[in-house]
Amino acid sequence: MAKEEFLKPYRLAEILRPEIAESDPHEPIPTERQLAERFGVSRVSVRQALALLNEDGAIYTVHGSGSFVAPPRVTKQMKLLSFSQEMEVRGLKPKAKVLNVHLIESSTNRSDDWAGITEPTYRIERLRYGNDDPMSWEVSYIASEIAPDLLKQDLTGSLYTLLKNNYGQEIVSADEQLTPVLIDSATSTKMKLTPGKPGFEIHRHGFNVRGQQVELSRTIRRGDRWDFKYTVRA
Amino acid sequence: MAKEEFLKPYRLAEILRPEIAESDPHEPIPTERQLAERFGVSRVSVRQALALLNEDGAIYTVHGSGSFVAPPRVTKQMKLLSFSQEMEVRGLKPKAKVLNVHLIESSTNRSDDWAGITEPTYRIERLRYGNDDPMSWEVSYIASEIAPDLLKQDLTGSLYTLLKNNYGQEIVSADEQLTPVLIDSATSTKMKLTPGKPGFEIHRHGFNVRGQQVELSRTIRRGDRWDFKYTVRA
DNA sequence: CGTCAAAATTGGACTAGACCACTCCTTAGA
DNA sequence: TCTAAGGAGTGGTCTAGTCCAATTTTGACG
Repeated sequence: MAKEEFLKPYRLAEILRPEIAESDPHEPIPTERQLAERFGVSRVSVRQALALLNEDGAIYTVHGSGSFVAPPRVTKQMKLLSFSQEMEVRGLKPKAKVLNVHLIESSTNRSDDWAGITEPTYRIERLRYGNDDPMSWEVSYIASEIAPDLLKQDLTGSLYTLLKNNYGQEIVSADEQLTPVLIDSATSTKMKLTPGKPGFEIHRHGFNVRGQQVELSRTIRRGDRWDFKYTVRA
Repeated sequence: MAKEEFLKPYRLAEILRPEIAESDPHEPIPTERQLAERFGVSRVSVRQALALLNEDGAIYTVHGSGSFVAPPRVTKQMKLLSFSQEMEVRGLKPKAKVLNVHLIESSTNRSDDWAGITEPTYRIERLRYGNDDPMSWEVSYIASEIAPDLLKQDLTGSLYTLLKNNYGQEIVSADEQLTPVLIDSATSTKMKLTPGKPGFEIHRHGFNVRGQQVELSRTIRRGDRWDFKYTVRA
């Protein structure tokens, strides 16, 4: 028996997924009570499995009638992804080049954005690459309290992974603000682009499980190689 | 008694919310079993209520220990919002001006994006206003099959509301793709902007409960008055 | 045949309770 | 005084079952 034991609803959803994929759109799937008996689980578990399948658009459910195979979508899985995940999806190898790292002892002009980022603070300026092409320019701020000897670490990989593995600081959620901008000449030079091209500016606040702000960052991302795909639900 | 009867977990969450707001960060809230007894509901319902509070960052939960009041965030509620909702949040009055509406009998060059939008199809070109300022330019395509006499309708309000109320076609989810662009001169003229300003281009596929594509749209939104705020979760 | 009210069937919401996994505190022992 | 084992308490997962709400089917009646 494998060490990792998957939870029932999740596993059940994975079992049902290929069956559903083979069926025609709008074809009914077995009733919740039938599935419960067939797999020897409770109806609650079946319902959670169906909820998972509903979420990513594999099926749809009609009260009093049943659940049915959903017609295929042009774009299968639309989600907000991290830099590394997005790179994977696009089949590119992520990399980071450190432009500048230093410790800020104290600063004036600290707005509300800084709540939770105590001083002294590390300032990390990096270029992010996909297959050796510069994709975005990024400045991150992390309190030295949280990652004491950050300067000794290898910063060419994922900052999130480093924080998690070396300092036990997992960033589980982040508030982001996205603005369209013209990339200015200074940033264009750093990214080896011609100036005046459209891009995104992203402000991010990263939080750990306890809801404490651990990261603050500002990103300029080129627009010709990047777009955001996501699904909105009512 | 009000006609609308709220579901227990939702109602319980609303009852707990003000209590939590008054407490200090990291202060423990009562245990699940205590809450269940106090409100005369099952532990399952309590857990669903706490899950709601966890989602919008009011509390955080630690396995084996308890649930605690989360520290306040700079930005309270970050979500992806519809045009009308976004206007409300910003305290602006939404309006739409119809530039052009007509029926397309048949067209060449129909890409995969059009899957589900059968012909003949209505093409609706509109300007979207917030407090009399043009905010975005929008082209929507809707199959005439779905909304037969669309030309007779008032198109200056929300298209979604119209589809729902007059044709029983509720759009419950949408896939969107967001690209940063320089607003070209033709669109700038329509929106009464100086050309070359940064903006968003949004492609949207809207789906009904049955997972059928009902709407296809392309939007150009000015960047100086608009940004996207959202929360990413692990 | 068609109509329409009643019955059966299906999903939706909730309960009470069992058991597991993790955390934290007590306490016996060195 | 310190340490490690153990137990109590917490959240995490799942079950079996009840009742409600929406839909579909049935069948009596015209």
